[in-house]
Amino acid sequence: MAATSIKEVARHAGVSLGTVSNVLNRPNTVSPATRQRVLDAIAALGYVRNDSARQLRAGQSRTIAIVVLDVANPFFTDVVRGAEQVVEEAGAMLVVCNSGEDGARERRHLDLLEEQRVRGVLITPVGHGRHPGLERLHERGIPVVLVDRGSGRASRCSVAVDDVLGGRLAVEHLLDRGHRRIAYLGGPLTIPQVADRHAGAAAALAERHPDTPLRVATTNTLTVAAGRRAAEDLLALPARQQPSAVFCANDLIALGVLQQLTERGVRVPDDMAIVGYDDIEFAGAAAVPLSSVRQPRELLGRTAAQLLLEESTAGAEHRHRHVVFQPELVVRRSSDHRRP
Amino acid sequence: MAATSIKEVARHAGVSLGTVSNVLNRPNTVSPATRQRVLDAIAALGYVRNDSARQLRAGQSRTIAIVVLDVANPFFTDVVRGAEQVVEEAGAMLVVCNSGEDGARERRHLDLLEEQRVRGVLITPVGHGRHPGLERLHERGIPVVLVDRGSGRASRCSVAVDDVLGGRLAVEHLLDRGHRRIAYLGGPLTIPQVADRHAGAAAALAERHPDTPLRVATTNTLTVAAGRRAAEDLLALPARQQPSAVFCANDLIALGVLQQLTERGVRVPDDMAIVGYDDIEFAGAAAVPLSSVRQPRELLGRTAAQLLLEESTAGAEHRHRHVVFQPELVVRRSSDHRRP
DNA sequence: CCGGGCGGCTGAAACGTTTTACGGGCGATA
DNA sequence: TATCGCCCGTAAAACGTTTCAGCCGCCCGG
Repeated sequence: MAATSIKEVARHAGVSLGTVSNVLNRPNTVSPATRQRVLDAIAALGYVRNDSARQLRAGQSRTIAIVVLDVANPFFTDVVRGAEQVVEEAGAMLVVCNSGEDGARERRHLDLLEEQRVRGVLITPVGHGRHPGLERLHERGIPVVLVDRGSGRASRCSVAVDDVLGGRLAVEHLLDRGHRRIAYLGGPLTIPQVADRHAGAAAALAERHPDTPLRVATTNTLTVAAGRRAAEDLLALPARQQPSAVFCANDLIALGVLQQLTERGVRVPDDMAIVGYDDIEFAGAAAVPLSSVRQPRELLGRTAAQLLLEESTAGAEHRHRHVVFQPELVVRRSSDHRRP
Repeated sequence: MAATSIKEVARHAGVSLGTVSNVLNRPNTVSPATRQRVLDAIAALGYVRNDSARQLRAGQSRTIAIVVLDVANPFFTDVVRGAEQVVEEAGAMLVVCNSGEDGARERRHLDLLEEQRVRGVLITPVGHGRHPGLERLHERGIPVVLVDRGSGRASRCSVAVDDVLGGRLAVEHLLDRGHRRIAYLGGPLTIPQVADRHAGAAAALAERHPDTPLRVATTNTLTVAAGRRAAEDLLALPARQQPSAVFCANDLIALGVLQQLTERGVRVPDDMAIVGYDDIEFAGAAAVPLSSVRQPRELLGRTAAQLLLEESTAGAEHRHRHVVFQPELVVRRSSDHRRP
């Protein structure tokens, strides 16, 4: 029962090993009568293919992995859903791994995935994305597609959104609304998305007000809780140094800031404007609907998966591509207030 | 390179196959000198274990799967995080599968997982949880733990929260606040959680007002979009039939309702009170902070994973357990208003 | 009537591990 | 010094597939 193998099926149907395998993999090379006999045997014995053996023979699995920074972040869940669609259509299986912004955990996951000889990996790496784990996958011939990360390297595909532009859009909007003391909240800056959004924001501010620096408050993670703490730090500043607007590295931070400010009686956007990033589903439903930079999340996931499948099938003649999408600013109430 | 096997390592180190395997699995049975030689060879060749072969030999994998109804629902992402902790501590790997409330997809996933001979499955099944897929896993000796679902069956473990009590808490609270025309929003009722919460709500109402029925509006899914549509339907009712309070099967529905009502100028809680379910992180950050029935989400995941690991190691002498947690009502502004 | 081709099936090899039975030294003990 | 264990290490079998070379019988054309 537990050990129903192709061999038992063969015996039960009175045929050879190879024939059963043919029924499974190339049904039309087997005569209808035999085929039926084998299928009956399979049903009678409750036989289920053993994927390990298949993989061992084939040298690779039908599994594709996606490694994200935070499974609980709605941005990534949407990316996952996009990827899922494409992967399942291709008859493969998507496994979701969570690095939790922790390099060591990411590393462990990649090691495990390499041991499993996965067919490919979609990843938003924790750091710069050059660590040996990724390189090794590449050397082994396992395709890797960077998600939400541009890549200078020609050696792999990537799918990204122009984060520098996103940062710029956010800050230009705030400047248009009359703000000048603007703070950027998020971190750690080792996360490239965080750094790029910062770069765009700083550039936009520098162009219009070369002498006004962009205040930066870094957080350890991109979560609601971190946002609350950051807001608290902001409120501790002397009044003169307090910004009139904050641009947050993602919506979770922004929602945390919003909650904390509201709790402390600071009015949004009158006393302080907020712009977030990602435009997750909950941004529009917030206490004060949140302005945010929208990214095409599902499209990001779908495209990444497509590139991966293409590379995995095309093999040597595959040409690496770098797809970059444009973000889009969605203005809602949290920043829709002209500064007097 | 791509095909570095244990055999090549052995040749390179000048030892036999078995010795390399011993170094990997029982390092202390091999002399330090030889061990070092083997380790050097491994490093030099960049050898990585082939998990397929391992599994094939072992007969089962080190992978544990969790099948959830919706990866994008914060309730499940928290359950996943809880399970993840436990599973990783045990040196196994957690793969997340998304059924999307779709029975066929759930079925496909279970088939694939069975082919992979996973070590166990945590699942919140789409329907009643008695379909042949789950039975088959059980017959094959693969442990299954039901998550967020009580189980009448003694044949497997389960971890759940008392949803009937949760429904009751919500409605009793609304009754205390002077409401009487109460509606229950959510669906489909084939999802046991949805049905149980409804049962508790209906019972609570019946006890206090035997002649007042609980109005029910069912949705197709438990998403924000479905909530918006449900609210729209509600508003289309003649004024006399409109409820003064709605209890929603989960927070996503509740947030959708809230958004739509706000958009249509209905004041919450003055014109209509709302109570959600799950108390997801975003509930407190909503336009009107949402009252909600809180469930111990991470604990649910952790406990489920623990039961699974226990069953998987204990084997025959394992006794199935059914853990039930108590929900807790969190009152926030969306229902904090005494009806005149 | 013979040779060739072909459809349908068989049998064995191979994938990379782990495990187990076994062998060859070597030190300790009598 | 001979014998017994003991420690290291070896070789081979087994796990369940897939694939490939080959075999058999049949039909068809010559």
